[in-house]
Amino acid sequence: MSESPRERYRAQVREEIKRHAWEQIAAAGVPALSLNAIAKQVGMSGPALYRYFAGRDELITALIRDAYRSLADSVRAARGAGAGLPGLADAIRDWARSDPQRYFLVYGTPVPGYHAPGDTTAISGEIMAVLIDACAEEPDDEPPTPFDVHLEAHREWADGHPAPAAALHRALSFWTRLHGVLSLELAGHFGGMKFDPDLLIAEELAALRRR
Amino acid sequence: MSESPRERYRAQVREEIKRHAWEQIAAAGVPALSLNAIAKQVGMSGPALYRYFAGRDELITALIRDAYRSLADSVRAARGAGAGLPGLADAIRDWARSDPQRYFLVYGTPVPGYHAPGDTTAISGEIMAVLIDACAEEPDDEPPTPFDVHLEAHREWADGHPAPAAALHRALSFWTRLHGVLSLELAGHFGGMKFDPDLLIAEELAALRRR
DNA sequence: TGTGATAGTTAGAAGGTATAACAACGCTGC
DNA sequence: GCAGCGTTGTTATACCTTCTAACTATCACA
Repeated sequence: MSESPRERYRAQVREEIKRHAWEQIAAAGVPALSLNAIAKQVGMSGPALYRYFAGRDELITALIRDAYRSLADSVRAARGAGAGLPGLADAIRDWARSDPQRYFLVYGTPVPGYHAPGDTTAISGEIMAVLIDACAEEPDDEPPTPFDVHLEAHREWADGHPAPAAALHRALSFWTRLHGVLSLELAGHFGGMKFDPDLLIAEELAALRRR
Repeated sequence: MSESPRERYRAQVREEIKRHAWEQIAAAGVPALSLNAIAKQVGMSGPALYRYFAGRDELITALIRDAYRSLADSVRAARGAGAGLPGLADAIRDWARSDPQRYFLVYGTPVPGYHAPGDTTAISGEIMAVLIDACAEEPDDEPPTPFDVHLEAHREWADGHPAPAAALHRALSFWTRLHGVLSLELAGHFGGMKFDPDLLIAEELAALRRR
C-alpha cells in the first residue's frame, strides 16, 4: 500500500492546485476560478493542469468533496470533545465564517444539472448522524407532533439510527434553522440591520427545546 | 411622461433579452448565461446586445432587481388578500418553487465583490415590513427574550415600524426558518430523505407561535 | 541500460466578454 | 418635406477562457 514517488508527487501537486483554487474562490467566488491562472501560479503552463484534473468540473467536485469532509471532521471533532447542540452549532458557525465561499460551495446555489457524487451524500449522512446523536440525548418532554409521526414513516434516510422520530425532527430543525440564519448572514442579507446574528442563532436553537 | 416610439421599442427589446436570459438561467444556472447566445436568440448578432445592457453584470443586476420586485409583489399581493403568516409562507414558497434559480439569484451564493444596488435593499425592506405587519397581529403571550431586548436597541432597520420588538423577532425567525428549509429543499439537500418539506415548514412556523 | 508510462511543452479550435469603427435607419426640428 | 443627428445595428478585433492534439523530455522500473 506504500505509494510510489510518482504518486506522492502527484498528490502534492494536486494539493497545491487545490490550495490556489481555494484562494481564488475565497477572493472572488467560484465563477472567477480560472484553471489557467492556477496553472501559472503553480508554475506550469496551461494545459499541464489537465494531467491532474480532467477539467474545471472535476476540480470543483474535488473541492466540494474536501469541503464536505472538512465540515464533517469539524462536527465530529466537536462532538468527540463532548459538545451538545450549542457546541455543534458553534463548530459549524465557525467553520462557515472561516471561509464563507466554502460554506456556499456546499450549501449554496446548486447548478441545475449537477448531481453530487455518492461519497458526498455519504458524508452528509455522517454529519446528520452526529446531529441526531446529539439530539437524542436532549430531554424530550413534548408530545409527538404530526410531523413526528410522518417522520416515523419516512426515516430510512436516518440510516437505521435508533433515535426516536422526535430526535430526527429536532436534528432537521437544528440543521435548517442554523442554515437559515447562517446563510442569510454570510450572504450579507442582514446588511443594514445592526443586530447580532449570534444572538438570533442562540435563540433559534434554544427554542428547539420547546420545539 | 409619454414615451417615444424609440423608448418603447428599447423597453420591449430589453424585456425580450431578459426573457431569454431567464430561460437560460432556469435551464443551467447563472454561470451558463451567455450574452452571445441570447443575442442570437433575440435575432441580433453579438455586440448589438451591448446597446441594451452595458455588460453581463448589468444584465444580471437587472434580473436580480426584477426578481426582488416580483417577490415583493407576490408577498404584498398575498398580504393584500388577507394572508397571515401561513399564507405569506405559501406565497413565498410557491414563488420560489416556480423558479428555484430565481430564488437563488436573490438568496443564494453571493459574489464576494458584489454590492447590491440601493433599490434592491429598499425592496428587501418592503418585504420585511409586510412580514412585520403580519407578525404584529399575531397573539403574543410570551415574555420578552434576551434577543427581544437586544432588538429593541437595534431596530433602525425596521424603518420606524411601530411593532414591538417581539414582532420584529418573530419576523426574523419567520424569514430565517422559511429560508432554511426552502433553500435546502430547492438545493436538493433533502435528496434521499423522503419526508415532505411542506410539513416541516408548517411545523417550523407553527413553533413560531410558541417562539 | 533500455523501455514505457508519465509530465510537461506549444499550437490551436471553439466560444466567451467586450470595444472600436463603420453603415443604415428613423425620429426630430426647421 | 427634408437635412441632420442620434440610435441601432453591423463586422472586425483583442483578449480571455476551457479543453484537445501532437510532440518532447524525464523518470521509474525491469
